[in-house]
Amino acid sequence: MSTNKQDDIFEAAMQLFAERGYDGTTIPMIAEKAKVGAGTIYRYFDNKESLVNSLFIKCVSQFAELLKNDFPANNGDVRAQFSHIFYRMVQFANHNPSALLFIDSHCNGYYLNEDSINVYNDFLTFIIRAIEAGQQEGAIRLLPSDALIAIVYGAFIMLFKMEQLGKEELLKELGESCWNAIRMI
Amino acid sequence: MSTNKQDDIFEAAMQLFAERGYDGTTIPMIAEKAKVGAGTIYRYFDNKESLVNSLFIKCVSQFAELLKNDFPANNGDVRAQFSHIFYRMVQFANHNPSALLFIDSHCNGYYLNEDSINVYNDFLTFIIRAIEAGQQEGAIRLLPSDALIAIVYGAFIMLFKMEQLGKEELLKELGESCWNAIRMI
Amino acid sequence: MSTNKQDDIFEAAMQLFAERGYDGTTIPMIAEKAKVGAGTIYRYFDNKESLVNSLFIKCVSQFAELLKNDFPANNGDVRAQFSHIFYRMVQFANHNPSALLFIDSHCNGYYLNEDSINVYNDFLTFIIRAIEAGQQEGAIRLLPSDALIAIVYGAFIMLFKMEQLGKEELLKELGESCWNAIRMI
Amino acid sequence: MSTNKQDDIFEAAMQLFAERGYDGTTIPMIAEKAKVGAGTIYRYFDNKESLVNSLFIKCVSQFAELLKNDFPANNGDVRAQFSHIFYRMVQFANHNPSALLFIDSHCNGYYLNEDSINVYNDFLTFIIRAIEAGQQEGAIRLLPSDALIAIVYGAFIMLFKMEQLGKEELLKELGESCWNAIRMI
DNA sequence: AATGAATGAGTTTTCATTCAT
DNA sequence: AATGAATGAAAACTCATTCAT
Repeated sequence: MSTNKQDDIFEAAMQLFAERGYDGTTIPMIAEKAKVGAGTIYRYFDNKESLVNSLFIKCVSQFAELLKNDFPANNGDVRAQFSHIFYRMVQFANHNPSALLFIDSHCNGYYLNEDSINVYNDFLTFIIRAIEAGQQEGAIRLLPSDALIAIVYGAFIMLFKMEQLGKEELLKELGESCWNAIRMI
Repeated sequence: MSTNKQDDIFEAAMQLFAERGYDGTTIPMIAEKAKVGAGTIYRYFDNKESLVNSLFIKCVSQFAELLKNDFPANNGDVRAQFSHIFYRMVQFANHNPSALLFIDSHCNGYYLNEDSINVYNDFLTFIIRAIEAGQQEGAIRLLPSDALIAIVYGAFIMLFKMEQLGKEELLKELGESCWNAIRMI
Repeated sequence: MSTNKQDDIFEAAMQLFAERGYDGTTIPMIAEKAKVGAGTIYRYFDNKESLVNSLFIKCVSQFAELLKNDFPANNGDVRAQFSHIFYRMVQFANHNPSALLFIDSHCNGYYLNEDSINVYNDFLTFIIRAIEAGQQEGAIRLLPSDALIAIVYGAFIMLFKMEQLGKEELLKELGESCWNAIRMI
Repeated sequence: MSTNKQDDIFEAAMQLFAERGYDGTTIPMIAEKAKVGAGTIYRYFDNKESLVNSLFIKCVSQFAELLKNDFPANNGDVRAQFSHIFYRMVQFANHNPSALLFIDSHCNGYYLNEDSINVYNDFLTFIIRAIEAGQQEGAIRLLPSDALIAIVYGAFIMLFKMEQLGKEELLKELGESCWNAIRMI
């Protein structure tokens, strides 16, 4: 519990949205978990939809920033770039499990506004650019970038949901597998 | 629209649940889409929770049956078993896209009852058995079966959500990738 | 209490709005007075604002219709036209006291929509036309029609609010007074 | 904006109550308009009801004082007394338009307490006394004083609401009309 | 069997009021 | 004294469920 009520609300909402979904979470549930009055939530957010969008943008931005920071230059070491992305994803999953689940289960929600969608697409664009650069290097298979993302992220998120990500040796194997799945043969 | 109201309700509910989630879907929405009166739904199901559970069991059962039918015997051809499962999954995805999305987005719902959970676990158990048999044959890597499922199913479902599953050549590639990811090296 | 719930809601809302104003009247108050569930009100009206606007249009339309029906032709008898309007106003006040109070206290509400304002202005326009015709006949003083309306209606509505309208002899006097106030001298 | 916060609050509340009514005006609205914190209002008034009552008494008292000051003695010149009241009403309307609107739209409010009602009735009593004196002089028609007030005040306030009071010539005409309406014929 | 109008419990949201600063 | 963040009771509104037809 921080000294900042907005953060408390964000944290409570994130956990509840991740567990029960947007529509399955009520404002009183969030208020109780955040230990604030229900009315307080409306001092920080116009309404429930505004809350979920602010939270979505915040989470996606944090995720994106983590992946972008220290991203290896395009100097030919595509494998290093892949590792960077993969292990930062793991890091994010371990440090912000609710945030990852929240993003994953809400990224297609009918309640997302244009801003949220733009931030999410910007994030995807960053990954796609990296993939395309790798493909031009001849290091990554010439499949649609969507598909390559799906394969790596799909396996990763599913494993995370099954709570198998904590296991160190499995992680390394998964990294290997995923790289093998997308690398040029 | 069938001549069977219960099927109309199932179909409408499945599509709406898949698109908007359980809590984001209202009974009047389902009634309108199914072209029945809202009250009619209560002639076929005790309540909304009963409907989602019946539907879940129905969808999972259909999925399971499709995978189990003609499943290659444990005669050593683990690769054939993998292909069977993989292409039946693809078949199910193509013929019942909403059903697959519905299962995927509702399989951890707080509203699922014991029966639903059992049916789902039975289905998983069938896959796990197949994997373990494959591992005993020495054909599949000795990772936790959860993890192996996650890798294959995760990539598969993500690709499906990105609407990339229709592409024939991609499909074959994915099948290859997945097999490579789990097969004994 | 009618057999028509919408009418019951209209009637209850009209009385409460007339007594306590739009913002001082709650939906549960209306529901209780109309002997319907609170939710029922939302089957007939989108929201509270929609209710007050529908009611306003209904009341103004009834008032206008009463004044317009059998309105004496423009054949020179302006005094007869005045009497018609005046006594129809009295008739409306006696038969629909709440409706008159409601119109009077809500005709400048910030919640009125374009339709309501148009219906109200159409009604005023009818009166203004009659006044202008009377002025062209040389029977009515050449003051702004707004002012002439204000004098007659102002006195009338105030007397009504003071519950003095019932007294037969007073009524006649008021009619005289008002006619004298606006007639050409 | 004065240097006196209580006056700022009074002024802001008066304008808002006049425009939107008691229930349509929120404390934060008043605070913002008065440029004080919402909590500050509660240093000067116990609660919203106390504020509206204090304001009502203040406004009615000012109005009453203006009418009472220099009121011509009962020496037979009833016409002069009428003119005094009429033009002081006009003066009040021009100098304190919001105050007049506020009094007019709140004088029957369910939230008024005994004090407010007493002050208002005292004010009415002063007028009624003047009328009755005029009637005893034989200068004013023998109608109920309520009715006479209604005729004059009703026309006056309605004209004011229609923003026609500013016109000098109209004003004189209205004064004439009103006097004619109530004077003994 | 089928309907959809009606309901009220439960939701989102507002706002008078309090209180720590 | 003054503030405005925080609150929760009460408002507006929704929707699962019932029931008369």
